Amino acid sequence: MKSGYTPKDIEKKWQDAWEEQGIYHAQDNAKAERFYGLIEFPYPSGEGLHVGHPRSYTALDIMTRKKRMEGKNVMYPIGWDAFGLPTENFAIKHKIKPQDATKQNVANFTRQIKSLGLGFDWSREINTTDPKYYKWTQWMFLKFYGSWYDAEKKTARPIEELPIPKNIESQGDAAVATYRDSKRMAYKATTTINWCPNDKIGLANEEAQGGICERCGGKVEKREKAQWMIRITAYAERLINDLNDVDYLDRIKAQQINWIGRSEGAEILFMLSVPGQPDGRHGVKVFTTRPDTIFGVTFLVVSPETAKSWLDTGWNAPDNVKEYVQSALMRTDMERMTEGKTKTGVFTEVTATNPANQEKIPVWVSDYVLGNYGTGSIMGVPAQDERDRAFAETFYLPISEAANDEMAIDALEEAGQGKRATTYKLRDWVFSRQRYWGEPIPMIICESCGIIPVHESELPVMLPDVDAYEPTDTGESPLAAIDEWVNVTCPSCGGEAKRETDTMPNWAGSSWYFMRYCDPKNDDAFADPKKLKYWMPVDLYNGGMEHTTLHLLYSRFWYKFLWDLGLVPEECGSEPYAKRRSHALILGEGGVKMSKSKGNVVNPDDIVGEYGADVFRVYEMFIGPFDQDAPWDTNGIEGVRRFLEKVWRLFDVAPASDATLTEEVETLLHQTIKKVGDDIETMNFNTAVSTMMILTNALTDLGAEHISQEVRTDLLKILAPFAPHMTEELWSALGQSGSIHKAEWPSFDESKLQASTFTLVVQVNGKVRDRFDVSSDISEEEATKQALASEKVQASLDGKAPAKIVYVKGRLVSIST
RNA sequence: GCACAGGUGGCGGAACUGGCAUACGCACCAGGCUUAGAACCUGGCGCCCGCAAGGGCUUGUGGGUUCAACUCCCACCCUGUGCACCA
Repeated sequence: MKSGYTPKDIEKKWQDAWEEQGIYHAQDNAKAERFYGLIEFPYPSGEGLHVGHPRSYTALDIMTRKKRMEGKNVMYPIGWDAFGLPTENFAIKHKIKPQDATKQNVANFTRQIKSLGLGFDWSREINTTDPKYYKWTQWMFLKFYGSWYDAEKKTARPIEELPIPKNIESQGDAAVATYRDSKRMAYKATTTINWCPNDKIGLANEEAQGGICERCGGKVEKREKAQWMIRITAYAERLINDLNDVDYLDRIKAQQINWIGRSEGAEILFMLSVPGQPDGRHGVKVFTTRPDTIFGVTFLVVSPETAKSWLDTGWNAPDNVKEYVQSALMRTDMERMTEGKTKTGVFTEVTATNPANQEKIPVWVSDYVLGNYGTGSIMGVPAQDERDRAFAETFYLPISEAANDEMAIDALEEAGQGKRATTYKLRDWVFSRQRYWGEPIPMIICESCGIIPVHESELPVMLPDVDAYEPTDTGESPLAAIDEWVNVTCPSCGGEAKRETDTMPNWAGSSWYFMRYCDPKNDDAFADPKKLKYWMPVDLYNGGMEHTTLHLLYSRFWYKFLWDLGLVPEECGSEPYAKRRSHALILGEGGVKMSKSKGNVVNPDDIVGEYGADVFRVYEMFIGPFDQDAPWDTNGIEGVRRFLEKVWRLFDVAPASDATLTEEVETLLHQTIKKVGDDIETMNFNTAVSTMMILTNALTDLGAEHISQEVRTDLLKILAPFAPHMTEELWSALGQSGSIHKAEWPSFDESKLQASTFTLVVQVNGKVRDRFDVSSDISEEEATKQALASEKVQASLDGKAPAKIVYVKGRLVSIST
């Protein structure tokens, strides 16, 4: 028979037993309805597991355990998102290879995660740095390269199907190739990139917000570099519209929509007069969301980028304009930010004609107009727009209060000087990293043939196993220095050629991992379509709010692309995740963020060592609402430990042969089964735990010997997803066969949710004056009669006659005078 | 500035569809057990007045609707998060 509650003695035992029996293995060919629960696979850092990780893992563990007990075929997989900068830096610092650092860190994370008793299907474990995995990441890159986006049909298509305009075709093969390259979903472009001099790496716009490197917090510089880009902007509209078809938290949807930033407006063409050139030869298009304000336009402003392109095509601008453009383009975002919103700019000596009223207006260049948004030029309407007003006031430009004209856009469209247009803030995805520890981009650059993709049969392009992989100051990838890897023969002409030395960002591997789980060992395809058809889309995906605008957007895009090409079965639908929820942070004691420097980091190993995994799990669920930040509280863990020990003690005494429940406790039991079940579905884990505490307190008061076997098993079953080890132990001590985690989830009896009596509350003029127990089927008349008969009620009525009496069934009588 | 979330005891928080505000847990106080401590058990615990019985007040602020408001409506204040010169 069992003794005191000592987690150490039971947890490891059951973890081994579950693994041996494979009770958490998902079946690919099951007849049963599937449930695919997904957590964001962790980045195995050198820091080890944070107490924040298990908050999400335990939550979905509870949900998937319940689904399993309800007879669903559950997949709850785990893997490693292991490419990336922190590991590379960790390896450099410790003078080891990133491969070895990853191996170490994965082993440590595995040990930590396994100690929590989570029901992951380890047989599906994946790792993005495994060549068998990244082979397919590279393969998908080749698909991007080999595709274009058909904006009319709103789908990606093979590049071979791209229609070539007649005038291009007539210019010969080279022109056709250039045209194709300009339409590919993956393309190379020289752009100004965000360069972090500290990490020696190019960053995506998303990673360099506010001119600050997301990784190290240092200032970001600008550099010109040829980069691989992925045309995510082609999917901007679908990425917004398809949010209607999925169940995401509203704030997640809002953030994605905000990030993509759709603006409806118009592009309007202004003709220019350039000094020294005949009129009518040049024009500039502006983007505006307010074409109706065109009569209030008093100037135009072009971005430094637009001005630069004019200069490049022979514009003989005044020297001060050239100087302004040059210095504006050199400035980093950081410098622009610190200058605040003070407007700078110069007059270009170019004038424009307002197409609506033929007025001549000056054209200025200023860096408050962004080169990469809209058309890169704007019309200044100082009476309507705050920024234009500030600019006008700074440079003493006129402000016109002309009336708006709703019909202006129609007139402009008719005159061919404007058209309705939609713009997005979303930019194409900078896909190159000048780093070692990432998937090599499978391309070969030949001086005579240009860019040639590595043939699919040659994949994976393996990362060379070398000792020196430190980043360079030149901005080139460390791979460039490895001659025996870089130098290859051109697959097209057989001449000398070099490999592309950029690697992919670590968002690449994480953009499709949820599909690999469906078929993790397949060497012939990234996943068998039949298995994808069974498992996709993911039923529930939980992760952090910090991934709402990056990972979530990238992976939705990536999936849609594969779906467009028919590589994901059509039946799976165009969205990868049916439902998305987010957990919040666990803060340090006192409500500040946990950090090494503050010394308030809680290590899960310590908690599991001291209290056991079950206490740790239940505590993390009880800590507060799942979607709200909560501070760690050591005293709170003690409370949970007491709760589990209380449950344990209920099983110290065997039920008496005549164990019967009072009606009160029986009602409570059924209410608890219902509420715990509902709360798990709605992710209100904190109230699920408190409900079970209430039941446990009531059963304790009743006395263990009065608790029947049925009640005991029901309590254990609803607690099992939360505290899997101790419930399994008690289950086997009760003499039950099989695992409790394969047992059937208990049902409640609708008729037993309501007790035969309830406490009737009597209010007089809105204040509670009396309460007493009455039968549940009491009539309105009887309830009212008894209420009025109450001495306390009579006392508060003080002789006044009731003017109105309201009866609420099962609750109260409200009397007003 | 825009978007989103939130504001309830000493603390974390609960409250169905408008129906007993403060469940559950923590901390604290008193008592029991103990040589002692830990653990455990019992009781108390929103605020104010009162020895008590009892009374009054209370969900960020101010108003409104209602027999009845943490919940609905209007105006405002504060905190947090994300985006931000996006035309």
